[in-house]
Amino acid sequence: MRLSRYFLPILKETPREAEIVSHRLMLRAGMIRQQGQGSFSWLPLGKRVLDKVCRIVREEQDRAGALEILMPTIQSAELWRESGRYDDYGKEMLRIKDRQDRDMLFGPTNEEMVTEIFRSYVKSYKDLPLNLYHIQWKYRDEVRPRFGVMRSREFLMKDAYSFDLDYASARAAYNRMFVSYLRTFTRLGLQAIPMRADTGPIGGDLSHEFIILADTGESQVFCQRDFLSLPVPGEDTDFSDDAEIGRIVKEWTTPYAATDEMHDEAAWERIPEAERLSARGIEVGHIFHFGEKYSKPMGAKVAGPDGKDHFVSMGSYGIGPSRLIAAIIEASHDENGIIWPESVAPFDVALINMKAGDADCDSACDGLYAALTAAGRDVLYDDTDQRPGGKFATADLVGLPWQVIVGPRGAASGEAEIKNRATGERSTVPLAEVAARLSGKPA
RNA sequence: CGGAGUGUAGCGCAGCCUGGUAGCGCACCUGAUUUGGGAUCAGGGGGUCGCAGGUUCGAAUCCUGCCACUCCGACCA
Repeated sequence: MRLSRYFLPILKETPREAEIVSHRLMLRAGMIRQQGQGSFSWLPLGKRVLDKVCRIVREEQDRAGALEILMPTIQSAELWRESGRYDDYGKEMLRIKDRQDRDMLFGPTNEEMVTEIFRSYVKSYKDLPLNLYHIQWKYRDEVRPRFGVMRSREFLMKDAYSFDLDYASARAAYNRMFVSYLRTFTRLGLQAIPMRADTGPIGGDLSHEFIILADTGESQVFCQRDFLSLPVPGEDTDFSDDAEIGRIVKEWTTPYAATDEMHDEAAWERIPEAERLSARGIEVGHIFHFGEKYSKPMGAKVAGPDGKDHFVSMGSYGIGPSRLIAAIIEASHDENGIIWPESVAPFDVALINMKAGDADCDSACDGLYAALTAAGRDVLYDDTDQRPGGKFATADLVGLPWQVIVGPRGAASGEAEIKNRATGERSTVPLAEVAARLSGKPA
């Protein structure tokens, strides 16, 4: 993509309303535009990151055996009356009426709707386990939206819902999502720690929040340092092996970890001082097992091997991709701007033509652009006539993993400078070798 | 919802106290000179001063009401 043809509204100064670093950098890098309190448009650069995050989330959901669907954002109040949550959910739910004066709502979550789909079709235990997920906009009329897309009213959420015959298999389904989440966050360049959590309005008796440590986090968290060195399950993880998945979950739930509201001071005191890690955290995922909370009132049951009907045992599993992006930036930036993990960077390479309009520079850069693109890299090619200082500042702000810099000197000597955004390392490489040097697939 | 604060050009701000018809920096447009870390010069465009009332000969400025946004608390992906 040529920068001269792209829509990248960089801000030199920080808009006053942005208090935390991710919000500031997202606005300054032209990723988002605030449209109202807790409501954002995603501009081209931000949309690219959002798509990349969703792709990884999707791949790991699929790997764990979940099936993607897509449910509407607007729901009928009827379903919510069946579960009893129409009255219970409170003011966070945005209630609206259609032209027939029927009660509708903008979905804050989809337990009711997915249960309705399930009960309409699935009648036998032989069709279980089943896990359906979608990635869809949610609306929660938050008491206090803040921190940009970290806590917005309208936000993107991946929500998965599992259906099983009994507790043991529901627990296995829970474990699969647990392990899937470990993999997902690692691929996004984040170190996430699962913590026992409160179930809130979703309900249920078993729940974990996945927390990443960051000074600007909204919650106070307590955990053992052991988490920082636990091995993350690899690509070859066998999600059909309940015992192995269970073992991984056990490993990841044995050290102490709790959020503020679940914190057990006595247990905490028993941990050696040097082992304790008390920090701020950002919740990036939340999983629940709630058994028959919805299947019972909504009549979602299947025939078991005993020939009798059983209410299915359910769980739900959420990740907020839009929030994740803010979390990634909170965890990965410096004073000059964002530092994207390769897996979610909006482009792989910033190609900087330091003197656009100079015939030699242009031809060297055009050649590199073609070669890098042919090598499969997404390139943002700064072919504008801005001065070099501004170009470097923009490149650092946008934070692509690699910068390839060519000026008149390089064009003359047939060399480009390659800079790694994360480490700051620079090297000088012959033009002909640049594409090969950067052709490795992102992790 | 309670507490605090802010609304003046796309962004950041001054002007308000002490009323006299709007200004600075950046950004943008034109031209020239420039180009290895946010250029220089010359010219130019853009504002219902958040909205509505009121006081006054006259309101960005004083008064009243409303709205929006931000921060602190209860809620949450």
